[in-house]
Amino acid sequence: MTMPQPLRIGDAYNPDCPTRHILDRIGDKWAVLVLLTLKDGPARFNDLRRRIGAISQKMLSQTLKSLERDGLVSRAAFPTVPVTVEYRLTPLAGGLIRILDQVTQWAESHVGAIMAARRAHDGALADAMAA
Amino acid sequence: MTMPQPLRIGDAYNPDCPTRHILDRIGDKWAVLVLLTLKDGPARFNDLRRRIGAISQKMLSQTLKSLERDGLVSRAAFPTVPVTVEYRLTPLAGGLIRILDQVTQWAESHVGAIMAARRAHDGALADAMAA
DNA sequence: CAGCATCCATTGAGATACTG
DNA sequence: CAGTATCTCAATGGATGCTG
Repeated sequence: MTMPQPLRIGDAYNPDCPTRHILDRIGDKWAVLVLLTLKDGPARFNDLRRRIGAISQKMLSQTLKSLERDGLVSRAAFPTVPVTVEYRLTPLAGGLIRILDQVTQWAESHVGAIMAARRAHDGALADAMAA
Repeated sequence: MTMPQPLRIGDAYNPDCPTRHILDRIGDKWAVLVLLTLKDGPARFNDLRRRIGAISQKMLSQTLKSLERDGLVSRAAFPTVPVTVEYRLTPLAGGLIRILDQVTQWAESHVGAIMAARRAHDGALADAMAA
């Protein structure tokens, strides 16, 4: 019955497949955090840094650059002194943001269940150890 | 106007916040791949290994254990010789899977735009270098 | 302000070998 | 078959100091 079925899910398994790359992007903790922060509107570099808080300047810079490269964030520099730079989501990012929102929503409403599962699991493990 | 607003998005920024943990789970490349593979129905250890292909046995084992701990995957062992173990999604995982499906769907329909943005970006960069 | 360059510690993850 | 244990190397990512 169980035919081999080498690949499914587009070719998400194949590291060369572009779809997989999107997964990696979602998998990037900082990228997601930056996108969700920019959802509130355009923001400047140190502004983002402060709002995200835990991110290092190196990571923020790196993350913004890759997001810009992927066309999800746009960068605008104004020739003030000192220079002012503003980042904002592109229209392309819109659909992704909507999905990310669903993720956080799902997370918030199921964290309880997951933590409970975890406690149950760890408890069972402890019991097994004790026996 | 721009009031401080220390934290948003639940407390996703806070590493201690449980919501953040879900983000990390989604951020786990292997976890996502395993969940999506299990969507097709229950599967055994080496079965998963073959289907995912690129995953090492260590990572698969590790991933399955953490997914089980979080109550997203259940494990059933049958006392055959040699032992047979079957993994399957729990009901809790159902909603998450639906969102992951949306992610892959979005990915597949926007990969083109992203690759184009990237080419444009890299091209512009190359031009700047040449100038 | 908005970054880049460098150094360094921690972690991630593959390969390999072994067990019930 | 379904894992565990160990070793090792590469990549993450933080801290620091500097620049236009």
